Amino acid sequence: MILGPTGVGKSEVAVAVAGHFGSEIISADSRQFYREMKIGTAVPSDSMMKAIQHHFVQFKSINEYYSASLFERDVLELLPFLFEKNKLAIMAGGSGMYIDAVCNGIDDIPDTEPALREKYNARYREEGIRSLRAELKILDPEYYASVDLRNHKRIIRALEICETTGKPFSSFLTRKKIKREFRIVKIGLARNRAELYGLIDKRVDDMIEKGLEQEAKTLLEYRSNNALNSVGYKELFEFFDGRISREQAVELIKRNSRRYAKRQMTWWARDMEIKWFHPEKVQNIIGYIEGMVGS
RNA sequence: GGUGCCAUAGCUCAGUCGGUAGAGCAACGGACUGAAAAUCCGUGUGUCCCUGGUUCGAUUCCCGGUGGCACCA
Repeated sequence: MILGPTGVGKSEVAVAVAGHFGSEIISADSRQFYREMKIGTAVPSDSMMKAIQHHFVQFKSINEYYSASLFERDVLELLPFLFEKNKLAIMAGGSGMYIDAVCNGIDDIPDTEPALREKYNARYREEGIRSLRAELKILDPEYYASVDLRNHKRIIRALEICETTGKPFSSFLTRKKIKREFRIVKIGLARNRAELYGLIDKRVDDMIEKGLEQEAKTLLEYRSNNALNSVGYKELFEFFDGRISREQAVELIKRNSRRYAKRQMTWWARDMEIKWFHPEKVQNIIGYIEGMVGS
């Protein structure tokens, strides 16, 4: 598992490491899944994709539903085939919840109807969060006591499950880590803040040069789609609306990318299983992996 | 060269009738179980340009520097 904040250089390291071990790459990036979003998600280059087999890159349409749970299922289905070919599979990405779903498992919770979410979203818009809170307090007092009561997405999710199953959402949460059949070695990539932010800014400029604006324009009609609630697209939609200038949009993409990177780093800060490396220390990373798997 | 104005947080600036200072943006910290590049919560981070003077006390008033801007030469 190779993880790290956006722009740190995961793709390059993953390709180098996979090349060394003759492995294939599983992408764990919740936006590179979508084939319509190519420039703005900085998918690996054609030459990288050609050199190493990548999975879960550009394999879904933005109109398809996907989730951390489905990702867990799909990866667990694929892994046996990869292990037949090679003792190592390289997963690389920056989506913390998706990575954890594969590494630790995610509780089995029944599916819900999309219409249900729309119902609660409408209610949130019309009645506000207090109404949702009050209902959660009745249906799942335990979750009510621990959830962030100002975060409507968490509350709505819980209410959907309560209504669908007739049981409290919290009754599905075990918080148990599943022990996998395979060994997991977690490699974190880190740079100092100034260095990382410099690379992020530069990458945004590159994306603009490669035609991100045009890509966003073709996706404008799908803007209400969740996949497009993403850094690099939502800001350009604001520009198309005439709400901000093109220059402001570019600045906002940079700022929001920096904030995203910070949130990613916060997510991993507590995970003591991660061994951190500078992305340029590929030989050290390879050596560490060899030591851990005993080759 | 002369005159005037300015110098406070990373940036743009407000303010203190003398009691060591605040707003926007930026930044920083945190949470996270099927929307997660989402969503939500928290935090001023400061030689108030420098030296000397007046004062119990100066970022604030005064002298002199330094730097910037404007106008006149």
